[in-house]
Amino acid sequence: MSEISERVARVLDDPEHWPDDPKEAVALQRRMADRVREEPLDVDSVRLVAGLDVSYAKDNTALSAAAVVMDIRTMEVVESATISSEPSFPYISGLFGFRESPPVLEALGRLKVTPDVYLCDGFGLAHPRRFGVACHLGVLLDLPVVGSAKSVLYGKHSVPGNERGSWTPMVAGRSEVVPDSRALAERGSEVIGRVLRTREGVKPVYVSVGHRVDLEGATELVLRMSPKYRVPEPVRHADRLCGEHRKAVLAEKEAREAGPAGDR
DNA sequence: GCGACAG
DNA sequence: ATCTTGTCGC
Repeated sequence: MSEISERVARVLDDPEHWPDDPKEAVALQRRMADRVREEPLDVDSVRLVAGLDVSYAKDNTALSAAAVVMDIRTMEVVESATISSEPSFPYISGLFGFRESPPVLEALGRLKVTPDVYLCDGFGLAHPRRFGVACHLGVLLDLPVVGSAKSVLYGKHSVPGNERGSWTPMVAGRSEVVPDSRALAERGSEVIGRVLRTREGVKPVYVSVGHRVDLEGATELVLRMSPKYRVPEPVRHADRLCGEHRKAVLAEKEAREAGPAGDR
């Protein structure tokens, strides 16, 4: 059993981590948020990057999760893992980690290789309680995690320039687009993430620290892993994979229910 | 109280 | 997130 599998099993088996009441979940978030640490991330020393994502059925009765590991130098997929399960926590904006972490952890537990850093589809510190899903996974595993989201939940920001690589800071506060968030950041407002243009002329992504990375390194990693498309490649691959996996599982189930005795 | 609300 | 057809642009 790999190192990551052991950590995953330990975390999933501990009922303390999985409240079923949203009220409890918020209290747990506040406690866990104190354990988030920021560390320098040297992107040049990174080799394997894991992208994580979950796909849900419309009726909310099934889900699939995927972890895709890519080599940052060749941009080739090194390994991927998928699982299927059922949602164990409702979708509540702000409590995303409780819904998304269990399936993601299960997928991670199936990996043979050990990624250097993890990229997830959602926020880290750019969260009302500074505890988005990237922080959640990071703290549970005590591993480096970066959050990269496609829309905003919380924070003030201005619009970055149109060129790839251009970015503006996100600062704490109710979600709002402001004329100049750099000025706010310079006046000492809490910086919680960055709005990053990964592709010229295309809507930016929202990058934030999950755990054991810094914002500069997180930004560089997301930009490097998005050479062609808006969403970082490992997350794009994970997104496609878990979507396909969920449909395959559904097709299997329907075939089973249509003719369990075999129709021939 | 009201609106907003990652995936 | 999911469901879903066509359509606009490089």
